This record gives sequence, structure tokens and C-alpha cells, in this order.
Amino acid sequence: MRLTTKGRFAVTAMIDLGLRQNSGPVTLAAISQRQQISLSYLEQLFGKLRRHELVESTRGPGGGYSLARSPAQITVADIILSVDEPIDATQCGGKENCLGEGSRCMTHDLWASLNVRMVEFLDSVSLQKLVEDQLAKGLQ
Amino acid sequence: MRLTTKGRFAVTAMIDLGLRQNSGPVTLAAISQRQQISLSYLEQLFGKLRRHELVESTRGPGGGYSLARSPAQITVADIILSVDEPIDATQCGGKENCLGEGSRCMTHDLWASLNVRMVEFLDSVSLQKLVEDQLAKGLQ
DNA sequence: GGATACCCGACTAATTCGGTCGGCTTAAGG
DNA sequence: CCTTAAGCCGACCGAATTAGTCGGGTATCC
Repeated sequence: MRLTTKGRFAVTAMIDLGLRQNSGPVTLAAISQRQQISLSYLEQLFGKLRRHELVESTRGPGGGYSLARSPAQITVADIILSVDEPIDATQCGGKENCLGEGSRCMTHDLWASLNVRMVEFLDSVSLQKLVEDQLAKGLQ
Repeated sequence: MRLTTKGRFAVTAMIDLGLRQNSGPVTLAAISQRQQISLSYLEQLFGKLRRHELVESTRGPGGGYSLARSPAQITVADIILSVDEPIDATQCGGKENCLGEGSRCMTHDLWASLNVRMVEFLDSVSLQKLVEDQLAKGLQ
């Protein structure tokens, strides 16, 4: 799992969406203005989020995006995995037996297990919690 | 905190070092061969690790690198923070009151706290543990 | 003094990031 | 039906980062 600003922009936009989901679809233009993210970049990100079924789109006037499921069931890991490219830090490109004789290279299991723990952690933070935190601070 | 292959290469190299620390300094050339990381790239990474005082160098024949302290007192967070560039995902470049009126932009506190939790997690994994895991697997 | 190994800066190709642009398709509303 | 608001899509772009190369240093051992 890679961690860059790209995933963070996506999380920021999803929080913005979560804060306004009760009042119908939210346009990317509005998110763009509030969060200072370029509209075209948002389009790219939401294309991925939609294909990963985290959001749903409504076309035409009055349209926009809404969450595809309850914010309690969307996690930071879901969002980041949707938009960030995966990385491969093994020597071998993920092939088995990359060092021959039935054993895998050192980094193989190491990164697999670190990855699991990272995802577990980011999976423990729901969009709902982030939205509630923002509401508690009075920032929108 | 950014998470890319760069940090992973550094962790891999540090494990290699940890596995061999009892038999004197380890040369980058040896790590390069075993872990399939280019020598020049390792030099860059170890330059940073040395400046962050995670490793010590011995010049001349028979020289190489050794850990600057016990592997139990070196964490994955130490290593990654040494080599990876920091990222700033706020709208404002970290300035206070970026939205005026005494309040900070939405992403400010969000990423600060997520960062803290990420670092806490990576700080809970010591080099010693990773080295022991590798020894247990019989891979070196 | 030669060999070994760290040290350092400049340079480079490939990739990703963040964004622009132009054009399209869908759908609401007059 | 036509305009307009919105999502959709692909091509393209500059900047930054990654990963690596190269060419030289400098310290130290034998």
C-alpha cells in the first residue's frame, strides 16, 4: 500500500461528501471550491471511487455524487486503495520461488505482513468517524 | 509520512545489516548483491541513515556499515522517516489560520492525527523483531 | 602505495502526481 | 425540443520523486 497526497485528497473529498450527503447529490464543482482541489483532478479520483463502488453518480442538472453505502461502512483503507497505485517492493515482481529452491526472497513475506497491518489500521478508521470529528470541530 | 518503495528498500537493507552485525562491518557491495539493490542507490540511502545516526561507517579495507545502536532500539518508523521525504497534504502548506478567523482548514488536524497513528504503528515494529522473523524463516 | 571501501555531487530515465483541455453523454426544465 | 448542468473520458502536460549511473574524491589497511 502506497501512501501519498493522492489518497489524502480522495479522503478529504470523501469527508466533504459525507458532511453533505443528506441534502442530495454533491457536485464535484462544489467540492472543488470548498477543498481547493482542481475539478479535473477530482473527476479522475471519483472515476476510480465510482468503479470501486464507494460512490454513485447522478448525471444531469441537479446531479452529482453520493456515497454508495453508509459512511460507517466506508473506511480510509477503502478510499486509499481505490485511488493509489499498488507498489511492489519485492525483488522479484511478486513471482514465487524467486530465489529458487522453494523459498521466496526476504522482502516477500516482510512486506506482505507489514502491508496487512497497515491496511488493518487504516481499515479501523471509518468515514463516519472522520465526518463526526469534523462536525465536532464545527469545520465544514 | 510518505510510504513508497524507497523506505522499503531501506528497511530491507537494514534487516540485512541486522542479520550480520555480529561479524563486523557489512559492506554495501555485499548488501547490493544479496538484496539486488544498486550500490549507488544504497550509498544514497545509507548517507541518510548515517546522518540520522541509525548506522555507523568504517572506512577503508575491512570497513563497511554497522548499526549505531541495538536493533531493539531501531524501529521501522526511524528508518522510513530517515529516507523518505515528508508530505504535506494540507491546502495551505502548513500555515496556521489558513482559512482565516482563527480556524485551520479541514485537512490540517485530520492528517496530523492520522500521521501520528501511522508513526505510532511503525514505531511499534523494531528492527530486532524483523530480524528475528527472518531468522525464524531461515532466510538470509 | 595500492587496494578497499565509504563519501559526495552532478546527471539521467522512468514513473507518478497534479492538473489542463476538449469533447462526449445524460438528464432536468422551460 | 433545446438549453444547460452535470458526469464521463482520453490525450496531454509540467513538476516532483524514484531509482540508478558516473566520476571523482578521501580515509584506512596491508
